[in-house]
Amino acid sequence: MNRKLTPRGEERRRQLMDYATVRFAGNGYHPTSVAEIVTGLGVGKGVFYWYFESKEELLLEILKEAMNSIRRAQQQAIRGVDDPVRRIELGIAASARWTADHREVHQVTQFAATEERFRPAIRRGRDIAVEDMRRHLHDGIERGIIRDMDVDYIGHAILGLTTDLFGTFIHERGMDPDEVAAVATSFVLDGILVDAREPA
Amino acid sequence: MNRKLTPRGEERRRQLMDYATVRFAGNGYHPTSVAEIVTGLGVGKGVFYWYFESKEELLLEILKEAMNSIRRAQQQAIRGVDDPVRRIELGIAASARWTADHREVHQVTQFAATEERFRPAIRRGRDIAVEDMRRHLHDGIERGIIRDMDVDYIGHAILGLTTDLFGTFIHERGMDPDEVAAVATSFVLDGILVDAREPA
Amino acid sequence: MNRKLTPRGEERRRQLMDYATVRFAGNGYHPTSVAEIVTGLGVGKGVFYWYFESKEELLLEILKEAMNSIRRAQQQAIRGVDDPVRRIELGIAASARWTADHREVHQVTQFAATEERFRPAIRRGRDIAVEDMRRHLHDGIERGIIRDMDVDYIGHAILGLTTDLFGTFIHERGMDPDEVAAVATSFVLDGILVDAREPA
Amino acid sequence: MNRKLTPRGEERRRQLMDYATVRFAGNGYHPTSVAEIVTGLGVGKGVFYWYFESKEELLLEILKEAMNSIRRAQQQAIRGVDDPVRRIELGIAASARWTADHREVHQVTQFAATEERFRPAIRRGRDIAVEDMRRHLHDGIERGIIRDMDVDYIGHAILGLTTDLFGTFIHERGMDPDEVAAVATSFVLDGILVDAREPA
DNA sequence: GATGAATGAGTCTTCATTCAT
DNA sequence: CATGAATGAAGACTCATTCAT
Repeated sequence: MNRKLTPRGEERRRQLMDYATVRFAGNGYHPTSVAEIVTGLGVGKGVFYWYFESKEELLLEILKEAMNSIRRAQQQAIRGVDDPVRRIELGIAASARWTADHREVHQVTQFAATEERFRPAIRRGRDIAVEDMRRHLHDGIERGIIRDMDVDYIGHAILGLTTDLFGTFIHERGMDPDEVAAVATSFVLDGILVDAREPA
Repeated sequence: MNRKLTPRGEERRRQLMDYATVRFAGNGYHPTSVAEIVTGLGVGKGVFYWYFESKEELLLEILKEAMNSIRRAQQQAIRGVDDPVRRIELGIAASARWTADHREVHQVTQFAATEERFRPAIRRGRDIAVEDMRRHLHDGIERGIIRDMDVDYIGHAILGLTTDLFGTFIHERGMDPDEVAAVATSFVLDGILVDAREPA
Repeated sequence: MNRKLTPRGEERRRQLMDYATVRFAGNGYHPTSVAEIVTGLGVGKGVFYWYFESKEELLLEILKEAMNSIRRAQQQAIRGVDDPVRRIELGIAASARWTADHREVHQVTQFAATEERFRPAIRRGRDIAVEDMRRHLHDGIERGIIRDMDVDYIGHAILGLTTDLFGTFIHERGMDPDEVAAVATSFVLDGILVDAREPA
Repeated sequence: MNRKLTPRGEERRRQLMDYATVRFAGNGYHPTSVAEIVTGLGVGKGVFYWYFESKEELLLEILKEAMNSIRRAQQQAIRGVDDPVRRIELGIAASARWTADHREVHQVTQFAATEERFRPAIRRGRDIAVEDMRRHLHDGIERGIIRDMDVDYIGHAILGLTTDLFGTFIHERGMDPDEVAAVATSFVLDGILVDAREPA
């Protein structure tokens, strides 16, 4: 399914992905039918299968886009910053904002992680994120700003910690993403820095 | 559906819950049919509905039991221990071991968190866990061993962090739960203690 | 299924039939399950099949009893009365009272008439009633009190008319059975025209 | 379920309703499965649910159509006729013919009256018919052609009487509808007594 | 490109009936 | 007599997918 799409086609595809994301997040992937998606958009069923090979492929596309999107957000946030600790801070803040802006995508991702056939896509995204984090940690350790620890563990830990905090406080409790990011950062940094320094 | 069950009945119910848990974890809740469950157990379809009102209720029961089980494990682990930091350490270790021993239940829980109708059950369990953690943190703060921070945030953070670490390292990578618990603990403690002290 | 029953057994059977009648009337025959009946009576499922061969037989028994019961009521009401018109009047009044006292049985009978396998039982009962009515009409005609008409037609007509009036006014509108019987009788006996005129 | 249907769709819907009516009448509503209906028509199961939300809705649609159809037949029969007695006669005759031509619909209606959830639809139709009848009776009374009686009672009585007579003699005994209508009319108009006498 | 219609395997669930205890 | 448990065929309904128009 690698059709070349006209601009109008691109937009249709966008609509389908966006609407599906909202429904998947609110109602669950399985409980949301293709019929529901096309009806919600006021189009016929053929449209769906013109743009996607299957419902499964649609979800995969959503996931792929999500990973690209969040990565882009992070890269942009740390562009030109040298201090690895600062990069971590900025990356976390960017993630928090992205999560706040893409509540539904986040929820869909959570689901995808629970079903075997979608896990590879999830892992791919997460591995990239961990890789980024490891680089920062490694840099920090080399420069002696970060305690010498297993960057693999810690990378995962930071990711898990932030993901969960964001899910809980931003989505469930509607808190300000910057504030949540600040707390997460403070928590992360005071746990990994060589010398305790004042929380941000 | 609050039938009084004979011992034989109790056992059947157990079998159904255990087997369903395994299938839900491996194959997903939705993709696993009731037919598959009863066939796997070599019983008639009616049996399922003798013990559970619906497939949904079954999952809810699995979740309820899981929350009780893990809580019991934690309580037992910290029984008689006074030092709140030690209680946190022991609680985390107990969780790690429980997670290792109940891989499938853990996975099912992850899924349940992604579908609205199951979330209340999940929240209930998590709130209790956070509550326990808050108590320990609060005690620690009062005694001056733990930095004075928002116990609500931190409680959640610790839970999210450990949950994710366990999922990733114990389940996905097959690592030793005690080891993972140790790292998690070290990470948590060095982040929240007034003075860095040697990890237990 | 012609067990000899102990007095206690008789009572059980009674309970089952009465309760089933109520449920069948309120909820419909098909929508009411055997499980519901025994649960409502707080007994096990075996009890049901001890007294009845099947759900179908139960309904048939209910019908048989109903026909006997209403016939008995009518016979008793006209005992010793000679005037055929008066017998018709009294029979109608007795039916009205019986219908009022056995609302549920009446409703169950209505249903039974709609399903082929129960129709024979219904027809049996109705034929007896028509036969009684015909006898009265015939007597009346012979004595010159009743116009000479096809007693078969008229017998049916009177039965249909009263059955429907009773269903509508006694059950649906909760009116007094004696009053409804009076109107029905008046209608039957006098027709509706001011002066008799040639039938169209 | 208010799909706009193409002509082809309209036809399918017709087929489904007609065939279902036949099966419901012959076999009963509950004993007739959706599978049986679609198989009998040689189409896939999904077709049924494309046109009807449920089996229940289908029956409701059948009832609604029946009421419209019979009313239309009556209206047409009495169009332009002024004499209320004549209108009653013609209405009865039209009903008789309609009943003869729609044996199955009539039987389905009988069933529907026995199950609570369908009764409202039945009542709606019957109330309209009674209303029509009352108007005629009222006119007749005002003009002094009909005895002064409770038009509500009598309206119901005439309806019940004719419905039952038609069911019995037209359907069960296969008699000519015009003949049956004539007898019913005569009965309604003249009563059964030789000479009018004071009502009991 | 798009639509309404159709497919049919598959889902959850019900229920009359049977039977070991 | 009575019960709890079990059976499994059958039922209503869903839904991803296909296709003629």
